[in-house]
Amino acid sequence: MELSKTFDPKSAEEHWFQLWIDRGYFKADPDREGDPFSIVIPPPNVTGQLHLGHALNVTLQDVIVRTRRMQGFNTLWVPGTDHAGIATQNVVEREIAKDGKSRHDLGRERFVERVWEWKETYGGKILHQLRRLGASCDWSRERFTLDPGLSRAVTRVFVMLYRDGLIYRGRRMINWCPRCETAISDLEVEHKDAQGSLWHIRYPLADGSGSITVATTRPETMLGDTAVAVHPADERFTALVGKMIRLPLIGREIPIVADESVDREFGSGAVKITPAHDFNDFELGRRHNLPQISVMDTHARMNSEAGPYQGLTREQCRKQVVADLEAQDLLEAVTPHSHKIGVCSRCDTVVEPMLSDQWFVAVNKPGPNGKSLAGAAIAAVEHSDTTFHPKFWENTYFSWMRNIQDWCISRQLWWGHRIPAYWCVRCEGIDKDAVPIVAEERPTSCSKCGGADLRQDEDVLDTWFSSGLWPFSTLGWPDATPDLKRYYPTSLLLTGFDIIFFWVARMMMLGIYCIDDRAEKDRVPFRQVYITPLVRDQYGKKMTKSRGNVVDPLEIMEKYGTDAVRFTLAQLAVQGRDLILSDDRLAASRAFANKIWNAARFVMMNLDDAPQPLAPVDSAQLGLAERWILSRLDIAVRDVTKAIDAYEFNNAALIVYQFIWHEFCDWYIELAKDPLKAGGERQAAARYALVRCFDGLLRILHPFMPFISEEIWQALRPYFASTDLSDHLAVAKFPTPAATPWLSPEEETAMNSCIAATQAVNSLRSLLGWNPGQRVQTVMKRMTEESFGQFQPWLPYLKVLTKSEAVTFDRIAAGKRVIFAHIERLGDVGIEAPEAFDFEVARKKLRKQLDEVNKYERQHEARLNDENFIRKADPETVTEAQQRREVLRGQNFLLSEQLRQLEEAG
RNA sequence: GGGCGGUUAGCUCAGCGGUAGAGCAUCGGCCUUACAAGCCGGGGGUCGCUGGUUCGAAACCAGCACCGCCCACCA
Repeated sequence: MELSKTFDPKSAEEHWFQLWIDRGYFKADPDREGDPFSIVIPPPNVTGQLHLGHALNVTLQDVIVRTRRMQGFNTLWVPGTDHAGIATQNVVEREIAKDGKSRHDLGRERFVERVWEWKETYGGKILHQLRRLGASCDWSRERFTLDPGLSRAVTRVFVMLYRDGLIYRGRRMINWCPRCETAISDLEVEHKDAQGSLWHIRYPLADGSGSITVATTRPETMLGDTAVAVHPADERFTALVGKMIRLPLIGREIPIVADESVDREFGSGAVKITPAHDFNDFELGRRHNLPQISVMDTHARMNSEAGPYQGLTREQCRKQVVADLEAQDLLEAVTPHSHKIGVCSRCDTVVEPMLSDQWFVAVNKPGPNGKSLAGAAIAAVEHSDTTFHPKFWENTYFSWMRNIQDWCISRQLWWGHRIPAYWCVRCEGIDKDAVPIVAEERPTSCSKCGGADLRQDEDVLDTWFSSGLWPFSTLGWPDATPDLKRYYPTSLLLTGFDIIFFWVARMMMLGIYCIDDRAEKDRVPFRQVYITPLVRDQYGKKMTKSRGNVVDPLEIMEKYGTDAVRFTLAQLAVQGRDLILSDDRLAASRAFANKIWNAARFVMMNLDDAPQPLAPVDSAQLGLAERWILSRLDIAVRDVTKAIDAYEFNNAALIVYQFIWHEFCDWYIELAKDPLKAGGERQAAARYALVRCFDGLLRILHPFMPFISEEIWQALRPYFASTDLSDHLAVAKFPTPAATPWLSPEEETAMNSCIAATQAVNSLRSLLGWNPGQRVQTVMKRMTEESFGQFQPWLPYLKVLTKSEAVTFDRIAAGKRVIFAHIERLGDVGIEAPEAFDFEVARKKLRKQLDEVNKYERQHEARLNDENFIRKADPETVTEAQQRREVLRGQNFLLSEQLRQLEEAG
């Protein structure tokens, strides 16, 4: 049997993924045995296009999920998408704008239908892209945040929180996006540097006795001023506190108040107060019982309160106000001023602080169990019910959680979960402060007046409210499903740092609150949180559309193969550090895949054409080399398991890489060539070891490179003798190391010497200017009895590896033109040089080696002569250093000796 | 204004208390019948700076510098 000359990633990817799905390998069954291992995918937006962040996220999740599945865990990985309120609504709004229509033209019902249509046709494209990455999710459990089941969970949670007094409706300052025409949460506001001005405006006192100057960055808001504030201890203004001001342009009389929050150093020391358009002013206004005058509408245009300025935009109004003030000689100065302005994270529009009726989650208010949502979420991480990787993200989480403000959850959008609050139209007519009925089902009549004319609240919920329930809503909550019982809390959450507050924090708060039927530590939505960093371009720059440096994962998958992309991402995934993706790195991974493929071809062409399981060979019958490579495999298995358990994906990938390339390929395949040619028992042993090792290496490779590993595994499968053989690698067992070591420590040392000796001969050959294929006469000398004995069995291997005509012993090597190298714990290994060889080249090399040894020897000498070292360092270290020194002395002597001989040789 | 991360070979990064490592790039030599996406050999680093702790520091501590992030209502 033979493998094709090159690996074709594309066909393998399509073929095996389809087959895995058809076989139902990724389907989770709560009734099956095995410790649970569950992950819910961070649901990408339905509008999403696969980017490298997703690719990294999914690759790492898949690495760990596949590993756990192979390790026999009862594995569940839930996929799905997020309806992504504003984002999706914007997409469809743009769509219908092409026909010159707005959502208002369609009306709410028709518009929402339209978004659903869009979702059915184009949405969820990203899930197909995740499949192409090989994501071994249970695709039969795909969820969407607006699914009926998940929507039911949303309603249930809302009602629960409301009844517990943790959701309230209130007229508060919120961030308003005039373009999206909705409230947004604090988190959805981005603060950007802006170069603005500070306008110093003279406000005349009402009694005509003078004026007070205020400084502001937003002169247009003066139309809504209801006071001027000064610091109570500011002597400049003491006499003015309590006096009235006649507000320019508007003519309203407003008071001068004293408040501690005023910074005496800033501006003029007096600040205008606009309680309806500034968070600080709002708070100050409440302390002083000031009226709140909104001067803008929902588009941030000036309203009737702005008098003559009604109808202007904020920007136009500012210009006009400044011009008018100047005309009246009330503008004292304009100074440049750099500050931050808040913009909508969705559309970059400058956010307007507005006074508005909204729904809030009271995150700091004690709930039924006495703990606040935020408090419980902090405690869970403090108690390590949930642990972050890397750990330092916990500090970020804590600092945000400890300063958290109430969460504005209502959005004036159409696409999303509508708030389950029902207003009685009759009651509203009578009482301005009428309270809605909050219920899971639409009530038939008003509980107060019996009226049947009820209208549901117009607002929808922040999209993060539903994603905050994701770890349990996807498992069937609020029903007590077998899934929920078996798979909650999930084992791991793997997500980006950019949504720690948006998502991770909210899941923590809501999970602990909702899952109230079990022990405290089991309420958390996940046990471990792995935070992924940013993927940057090869110059270390953030990938942004505007920069045009966005790498499309699908493109590089096409170019290098999905396995190579996955392997590269895993290899770069160092905890706590952004990863920089380059073509070089990808090409190296592709080369790795190629290397494995060719190793497989080598193995295949050395097996019988008629495939049949190779008879197991007993350890005693295996050659040294066979036992050595099996021993190395066990070590690799142990190390890779450890690395994955610690979420050190980079180390895990490196271990797999090192084993396959630099141990299996570089050494074992070379060692096997001779026995393979020899026939008989030696050949049988080598074949067995090759196949067995390949089986093992494919198993540890599979989580990283699922496609090529499955492809090769299937080709080799007919030769496997294992009794617990699965149909496919995707569901095969992860290897476990043998209980008894394959090699004695002495044998291992001898193998290391063998490797060192081979490298030494290669180096000497190169020194002679010979080609790697040039046969040599190898001479060994000055071996101790012990090292000789231990090394004896490796001699045949050394002969093959070094391409030696012969390996001979010569205690003194007299009379021969030989150049030597010293091998630690073995002796000298050399090759015969030709008559014409200029020994100066060899002497140079020797001198260099000698210099090195001298340097180290002096270091050790100095340390061992240092009383303090002898006294204070732990005895083991001292002993080690002494032994080390002896070795170095020996090397020094031997090298000097060699050098002397070479000098004699001329 | 607070906080967090980073600074190690030309590049990208491991190492995190006892002789400086990997991959890529580079230089020399090889198409040695698995692999030129390869093989063999070589060169290349006062581990950002300054102090401190220690017998010993790239590693621990403090300060500084530079880069990058996050948070924050100085109008």
